[in-house]
Amino acid sequence: MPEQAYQAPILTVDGVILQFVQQQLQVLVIQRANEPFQGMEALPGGYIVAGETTQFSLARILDQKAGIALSELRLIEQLYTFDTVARDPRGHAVSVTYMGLGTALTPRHGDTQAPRFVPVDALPELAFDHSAIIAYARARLRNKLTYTNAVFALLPECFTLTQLQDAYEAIMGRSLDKRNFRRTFLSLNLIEATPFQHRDGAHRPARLYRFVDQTLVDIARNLD
Amino acid sequence: MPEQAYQAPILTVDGVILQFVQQQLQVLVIQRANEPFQGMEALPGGYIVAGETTQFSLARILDQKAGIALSELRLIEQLYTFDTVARDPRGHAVSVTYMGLGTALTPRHGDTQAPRFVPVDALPELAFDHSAIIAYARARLRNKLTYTNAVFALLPECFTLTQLQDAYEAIMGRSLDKRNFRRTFLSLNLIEATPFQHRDGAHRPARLYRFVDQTLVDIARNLD
DNA sequence: GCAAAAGTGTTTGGGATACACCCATGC
DNA sequence: GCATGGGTGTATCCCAAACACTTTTGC
Repeated sequence: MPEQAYQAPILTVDGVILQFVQQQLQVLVIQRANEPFQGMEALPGGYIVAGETTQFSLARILDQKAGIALSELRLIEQLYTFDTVARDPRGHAVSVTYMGLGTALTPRHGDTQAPRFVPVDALPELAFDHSAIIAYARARLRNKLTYTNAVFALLPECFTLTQLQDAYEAIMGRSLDKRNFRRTFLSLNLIEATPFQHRDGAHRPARLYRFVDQTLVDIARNLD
Repeated sequence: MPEQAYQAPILTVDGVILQFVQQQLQVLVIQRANEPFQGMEALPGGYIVAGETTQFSLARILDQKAGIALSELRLIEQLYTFDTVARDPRGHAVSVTYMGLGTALTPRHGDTQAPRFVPVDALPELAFDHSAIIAYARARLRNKLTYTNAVFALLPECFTLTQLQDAYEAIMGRSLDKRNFRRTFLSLNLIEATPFQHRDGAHRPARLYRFVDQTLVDIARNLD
């Protein structure tokens, strides 16, 4: 193994930061400050520095470029490492990608790069292969919902069963039977009723529920 | 984005090459030629060069260090990127890892690094975090067997149902009911009977089957 | 004929699916 | 009183699980 410098690809990290707002799954994008793709929107990402784990680099970049602290995310997971030679016109760049899920995230404006959340079903054209990375994240999330409690990270601490079902439907991309969904989900004992109710308009108030575990838990039965 | 050199982690690739022989899942290891961990066994791996995809780098390294061509593998899949700062005592090294599955692989000796296949249940102590990488690969493979036809890559083209079940049992780590396994697997239409039989000893010969698809296919029902 | 592996059916319980009406509230 | 979303039960079907004996061969 050589001690001398060798010609290595650039190592970067990109984050797919998702939240669920107004019955829509939304992803965080920023505006690129430099070439290539200057002015175009892209996933937040940047260089990895030696001594930083990729996740730590992501934390630094998210804070700098979007004003979001990694600790605000409720679930973070490495997705895939994208490495095709042509993905960056400047030269070979290998990108380790992460998916982060949160609730009510608010990007800070100011010296950041015009961060905003856009619905995943109405993405603008994005720089690099970032559209493909988002598609990969969506597929992963869709799968994870069927065998884990991962939705917890997209919902507020207290939520109604309708909100929960809306999140599933938005991510799965299809509608689910209300009675079956409720019966099945409640039987998993992942959530518990709270004494609180949610009132919003001229109709019966909804009971609020809470996840028993706020960490990722695998479940046996499937919810598809 | 800076043009000047920045202090980046080293980028490497490591491969978990698996095959199924004599009712055992086996993994390819080589002996390390240099420090650190000189003489200790490790997964085949090495540096990624700019302009090479990580998978291409793995192909080069596998050929050099173990005399195995990547094209001999019947399934290759990226696993995870390991990036903890302390995993390499020489300095921060980020490793993109792959799992490769094959049948009847024979490492070439000579100028290679003493490559051999060892049963995953009887691993020697390995360099770096390679034991953890193998554990990760095994977990991934276990999952994949329940929702894809991935076993095809570990079996010869023609195989008996008992061989198939043995592979499942070795990877799942538990025994399965023979009648249920056969009925369920056959009903998936992933395999078809061939006109051939396998004879080996003083007992009834076994029918040989073949996978209809030699590429990865997702299946709906589960085989756990 | 005997040892050794191949091959084969049925029963039962539980989860998945399909489906329509009453309830509580605000105005 | 009416519009709006919240909440609830049953019947059917199919899959998963459990389980033991007969068949074919080599010696």
